[in-house]
Amino acid sequence: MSKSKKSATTDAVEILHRRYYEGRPERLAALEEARANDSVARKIAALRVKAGLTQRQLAKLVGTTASVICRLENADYEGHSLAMLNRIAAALNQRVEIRFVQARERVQHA
Amino acid sequence: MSKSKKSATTDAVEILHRRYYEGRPERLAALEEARANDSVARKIAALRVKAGLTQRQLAKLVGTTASVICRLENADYEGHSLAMLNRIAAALNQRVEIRFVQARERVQHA
DNA sequence: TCACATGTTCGCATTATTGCTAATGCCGGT
DNA sequence: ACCGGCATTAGCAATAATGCGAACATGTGA
Repeated sequence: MSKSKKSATTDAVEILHRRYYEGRPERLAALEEARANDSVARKIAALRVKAGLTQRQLAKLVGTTASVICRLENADYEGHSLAMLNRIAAALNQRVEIRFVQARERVQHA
Repeated sequence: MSKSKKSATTDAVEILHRRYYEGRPERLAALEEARANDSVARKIAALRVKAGLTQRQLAKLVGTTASVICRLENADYEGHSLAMLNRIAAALNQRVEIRFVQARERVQHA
């Protein structure tokens, strides 16, 4: 597996890859994803409770069943889709806003 | 204890349903969803361009192919998942932030 | 014109989420 | 204890997104 010379474009990709991934492997991404999932689950639950609804009631508004809502409110759930989030938001007279914000620089100093 | 009625819970659901859906049918939700999809597609493309990457390069960083990135950057794509957004964000040293905001003017609390 | 890079679309296998029902646990009211 | 409502979990069928390769369209430069 000798690493033959590659094109410049590919090289740039490698550099980026090293910069963002190899430093702290995918743990950073995985951690961030877990946090995001937990956050979304919590937001859904909070929104529902604030509206004074049970899971069954929200499910009916959204057009699904309580078990589905329960799944979505579980912090370990990794299958959040924008479509479902929009359905829930619409049922509660909200809208989903998505933003990409810069992850903290590697100021992981103590 | 209030007098036993038929089904107060179901009634509340109906009221909410009427309040949020029947007034302006699901067009509002559909429109909002279309807008959200377009927004996400644009954000991904903008983020990628800002990073100076081609679709192929981003695909490699994310761990997929260019055709997938192309799909995600298409405004008509409806299949956005939080998992994929997080992967893209992580590859570009960003993180995804999701917020539920009220769709319209505050509903005068009844 | 040719070659190359980029973006786009198509088709299909794989994988995952959704949708649904039923069963279970848990708590509060009667 | 019983019952009712609520939340959670398990299982499975149906639907949808992903993954992947290949081909096509466009533009740019040699």
